[in-house]
Amino acid sequence: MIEEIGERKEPATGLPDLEVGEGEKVVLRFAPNPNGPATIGSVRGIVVNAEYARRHGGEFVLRFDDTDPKTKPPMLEAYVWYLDDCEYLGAVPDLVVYASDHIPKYYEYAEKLIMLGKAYVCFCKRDEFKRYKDAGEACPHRDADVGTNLECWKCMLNRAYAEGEAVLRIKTDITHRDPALRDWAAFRIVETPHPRPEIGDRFCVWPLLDFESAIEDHLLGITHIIRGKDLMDSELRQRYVYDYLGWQYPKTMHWGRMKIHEFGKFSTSAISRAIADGTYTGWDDPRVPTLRALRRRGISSEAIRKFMIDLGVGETDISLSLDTLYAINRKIIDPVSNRYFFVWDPVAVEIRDAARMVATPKQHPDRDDLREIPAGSRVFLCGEDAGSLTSGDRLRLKNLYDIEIVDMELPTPTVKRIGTAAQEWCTIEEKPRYRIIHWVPDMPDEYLRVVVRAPDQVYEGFGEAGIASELGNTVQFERFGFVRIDSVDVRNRSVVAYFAHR
RNA sequence: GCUCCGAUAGUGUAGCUCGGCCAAUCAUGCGGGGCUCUCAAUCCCGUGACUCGGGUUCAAAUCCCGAUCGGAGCACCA
Repeated sequence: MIEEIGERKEPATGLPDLEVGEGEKVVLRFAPNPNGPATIGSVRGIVVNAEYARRHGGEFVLRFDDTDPKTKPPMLEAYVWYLDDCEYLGAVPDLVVYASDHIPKYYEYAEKLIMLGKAYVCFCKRDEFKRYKDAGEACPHRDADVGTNLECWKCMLNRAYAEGEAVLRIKTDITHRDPALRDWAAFRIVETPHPRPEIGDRFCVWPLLDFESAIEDHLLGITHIIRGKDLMDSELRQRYVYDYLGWQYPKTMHWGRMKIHEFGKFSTSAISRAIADGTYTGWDDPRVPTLRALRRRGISSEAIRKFMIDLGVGETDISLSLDTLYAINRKIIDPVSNRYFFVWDPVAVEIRDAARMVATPKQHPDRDDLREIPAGSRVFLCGEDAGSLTSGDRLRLKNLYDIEIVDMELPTPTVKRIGTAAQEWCTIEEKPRYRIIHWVPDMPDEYLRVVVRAPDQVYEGFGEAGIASELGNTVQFERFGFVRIDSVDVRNRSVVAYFAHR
């Protein structure tokens, strides 16, 4: 009854519906080359594919497409990092597959295709073949008979040829109007050993992505492939193999190129170089677009997931700012992040007529528990605040008392206390009349040295002592922003925090 | 050069499959205001888009054609 009026679709929440057959069990996969940790781009692949699997009660496979020991060799730690990152994202794979474990299987199918007359061993030099291909002409090896090809293939496997001497090509249509589809390479010879010790130098003939992925997707029963549109042509190439073998290609969806303002263009190998030359401190440097960096900064997995899902899977190229991610994250962490004072570029200030007392700001504005900050006759102010003050200015030290600037000149900037204690003011419901700034006591054992590593710069200053108890937590430094307390050195009374966002 | 995609406000996104309910959704950003002992959060209010040109139609963001712009592929990388 009410239903017929509500025919309109639910306000879609990002992801378009998947085309799923009656009673079909969906299987999706994310297939990275573990030549570095998951970047923001990989995160999209993990989140979206896992989300579809979840929505349809299907399976999510994590497959390491680690079949390039030479150009972009896998990094052993990255295998572990990917697993860990998937877990963080709530996308624990139902199955984890290593392509490098299946090389013999790929050989089987290669042989099958050779027998079918659909693959041939090509001895052309790279540019030589390119000339034939661009002209739409068959190379001299294309028409070799099955027996010859089989024999040459065996020679390849038996290390009879050197690297670069021979490749196995899939026969498509050498006159195809799209040059990208003409007789593509499926296997090449690589003499560099594979980084995985269990693989090492066992193989010298390695499959290329199009072949490896085509076979794997079929064997794993992948029903839907969702990935970036840079792999759109891959589908067209792989369909030849599927047709020859009588298989049915999975349904596909592609998203457009993703560019992030804050990071510019990035590639795993470029980051790798920058880490090697010391530009970045590591794969979780706050300036780097990896999931590990975002995690370290305190960006929650819920925020990342929602952000990625909201993007949907449009084929439009997008250029986005992380502001939206930060806004989502802020809503999540704000209610659970305790507040602290942190002054950057600190300036020590002498207070005349200082009352020795304890300020008791709330731990969080929504709650009533208080933290305690003893104050003596000296405090640290933010350099930014101090720099803007001139003699005669009046302001409120947050949760303490009001002061008037006597003289901000170095070496001893001086202020004097005016009025009564703020705590008393509060009880008489009097609002502060002046600008409010935060502060940190300049008393032994009552402050910590704090370093905040942010994407744009490193901030150094002092923070209140209570920060030491927040190791691993996200907190808000008032008037500064949200940070995650990354390490606490009790003996040296120092803390390192990673900046999340304002 | 050849081929394939795409084009909704500053940014991202919904709507496009099956033209009318779209003087176009939501989020973020931005502007203004309320609240607040944080420049945060929160609450109000506001801002702003169908790339252009033709065609089909009673009716087009939605269909067709062309142009323009953007992206991708044409690797013995993934």
